[in-house]
Amino acid sequence: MVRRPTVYDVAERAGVSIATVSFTFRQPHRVKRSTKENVLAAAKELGYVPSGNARGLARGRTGALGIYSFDYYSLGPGQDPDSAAGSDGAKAPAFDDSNPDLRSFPVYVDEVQRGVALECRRRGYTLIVSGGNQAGSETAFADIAGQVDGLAVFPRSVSDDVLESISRMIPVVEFSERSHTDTLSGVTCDNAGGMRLLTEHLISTHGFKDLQFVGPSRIFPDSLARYEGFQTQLRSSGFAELHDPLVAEEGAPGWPEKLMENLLAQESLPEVLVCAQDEIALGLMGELSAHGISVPDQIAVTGFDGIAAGLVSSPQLTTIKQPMELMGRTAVGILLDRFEHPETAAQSLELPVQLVVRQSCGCLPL
Amino acid sequence: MVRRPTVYDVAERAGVSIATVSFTFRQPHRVKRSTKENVLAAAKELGYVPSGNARGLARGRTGALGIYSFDYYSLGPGQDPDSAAGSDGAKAPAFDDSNPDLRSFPVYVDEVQRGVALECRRRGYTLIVSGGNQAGSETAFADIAGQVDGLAVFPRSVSDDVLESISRMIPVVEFSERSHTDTLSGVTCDNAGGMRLLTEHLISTHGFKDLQFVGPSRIFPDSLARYEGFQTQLRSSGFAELHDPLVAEEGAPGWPEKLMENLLAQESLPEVLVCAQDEIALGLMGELSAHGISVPDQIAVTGFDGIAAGLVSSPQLTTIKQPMELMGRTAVGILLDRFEHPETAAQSLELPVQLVVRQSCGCLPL
DNA sequence: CTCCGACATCAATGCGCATAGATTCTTTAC
DNA sequence: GTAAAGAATCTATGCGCATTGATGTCGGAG
Repeated sequence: MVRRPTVYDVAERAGVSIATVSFTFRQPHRVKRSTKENVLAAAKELGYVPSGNARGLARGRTGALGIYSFDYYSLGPGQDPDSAAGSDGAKAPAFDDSNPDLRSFPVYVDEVQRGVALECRRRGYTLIVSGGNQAGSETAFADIAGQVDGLAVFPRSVSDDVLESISRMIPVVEFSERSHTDTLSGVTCDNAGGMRLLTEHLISTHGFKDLQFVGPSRIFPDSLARYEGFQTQLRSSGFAELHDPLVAEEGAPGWPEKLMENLLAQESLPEVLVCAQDEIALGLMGELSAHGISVPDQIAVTGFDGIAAGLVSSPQLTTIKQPMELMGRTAVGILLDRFEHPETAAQSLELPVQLVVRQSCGCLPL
Repeated sequence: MVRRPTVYDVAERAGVSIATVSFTFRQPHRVKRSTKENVLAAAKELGYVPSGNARGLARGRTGALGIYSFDYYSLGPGQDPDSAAGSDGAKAPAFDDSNPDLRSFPVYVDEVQRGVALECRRRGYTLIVSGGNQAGSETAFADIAGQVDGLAVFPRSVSDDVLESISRMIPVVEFSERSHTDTLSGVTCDNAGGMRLLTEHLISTHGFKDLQFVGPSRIFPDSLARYEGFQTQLRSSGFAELHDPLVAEEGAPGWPEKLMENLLAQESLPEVLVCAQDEIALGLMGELSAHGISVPDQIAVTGFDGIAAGLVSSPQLTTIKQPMELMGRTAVGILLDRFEHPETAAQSLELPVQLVVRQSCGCLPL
């Protein structure tokens, strides 16, 4: 491991000034061909790679975008973090995945991030990925904010005032939120409309009359909009009274069991459980199955998001699919627009969703 | 969008020197409590976030690791890149995913990257994600190499000499390769052993006598090792002659069709197709199904990697599962070890694999 | 009352690069 | 052959921060 060569080293070796070296890389047309070749050769021999930090500092921009999420896949409390790398597996000869762990599938955050990554690459930006964890959350956020030309964040991963503050300095787009301020951009999908569409399907195609909503305990704006869409459709379909929504303490250990208890504690089962998120629906279906309640024969279940795991579940999950990759790409577009035109106002976009009809509502055969 | 405040702004507002501001953040114990509070207040009011570039430059390290991959999910040739963000979807009322696009599932690269991301976060490093594409591949690599304290790369995403050169400056670990040099580290899995295990299963459990290997056209070291494992097991099971391997031009448009042609052009079908990668196996199963050839009844198929899509296929794919997340975490461990102890030699680790028995070999009922 | 050490703060410098402006070398036009 | 225009290169500077070594301040020991 030798010291990284700098422009000075290259300049010396090529017998030119550092400005010429820099020009060779940044403004090649300004350098005579022979000189250029000279410099490039010297650079190659030395293994020169420009320091991104120095470049960013000098140019006043980093050439990177950031994505920051909450710690949605944090290690469980019981885990020893130090054992994470290295000491894991004795060679197990066989492996049973008849009940696949959903965590091995990408969730909402992953799929959006993928879109961000693709678009960054296409536009020649690098992507910096970070996220909060219990420990150094503030620090981590400051770190990434200080390293990027624009930042995409997932909801509730950063406190509102910090976010508002940062968004005055660099373009920031938040997913799944309406933009709070005129400096903070947003990318959402049509939560209310999607849920109306789904609810309408359940009512008119399946003839359900007894629908119950299941929402998360942490009220995210998107969940709220979905609940509103649900209610709106019920009303416009002429339903008068409706179940109180069930609340899933998603994230808390054992939440599916607890949710199931609450469901069974009701005097009767609804015909269909309309879940605000795929993950809730999948967790619930696991419990229903464990209690011998057949989906969709005895009760139908639907989700919202369209994560890949919904294809693997049994039965496959009927859901509303968000255009997650597109949301990520769109976010990048907004960030770079604003970075290049700082005078423009923040913008919020809402993207369309799709109804995906599968087995868990009773449409497709198992 | 206002100018980002700097230490100078904070210092002025707090009535101290920039050194004190810096100390407040980096060495808080050296600053009197009252001063510290003063500075922190000023920083908060201004929305100060330290510049990562300046910090990195001053300290000689970036606090970031990088991951660089080939462009495994590049846009197809026919796509208009400019249409990617924004102008996509008319709101389709329904959506049929009875034949899910495998690209919506994470592939090998994604799952390894996820491990890298997790471990980076756990260790307080940010992660920079980049990858080559046809256009500015060299540039992209130089960009990321200049921004990180250590770099993980996927095989064949960077030319060997560039890699060798960079690995003399910063720690570099390559996945799925044996380490070429004493400066380049590697993380692989037990490709040969895994394939032997699988082959042995096919022979002794299923009694297959007519096995054919299907490999990729681009000979990666891991594919080679798998083929060797396959051959080794056949020999040690007393098989004399064996099929020539089939070659899948994976990546090229229409490769599954072409592969299928080549398969059918043989005088007889083997009993089982042992594929070097899950993706080949899945593509092949699609073609087999299209030709009305039933898997596993008429022909068995197996894969290698253990990507999530193999759970969704019909039939579900029997395969060897690499510990992808662990490989990513391990890579981070190696990089940071070397970053902290530059005098130590590069190291290569081989991680164990698991046999995952599902439907496509005929073990589980459909 | 003086001196010394501990503590708090500051001034000055360099990290590696991009770039404006100055300088030198080449080419073109007359 | 010469001057002006242009091309090529260089010198000098600043980006924002961390850090070293210097300076200043204060309290206690002598």
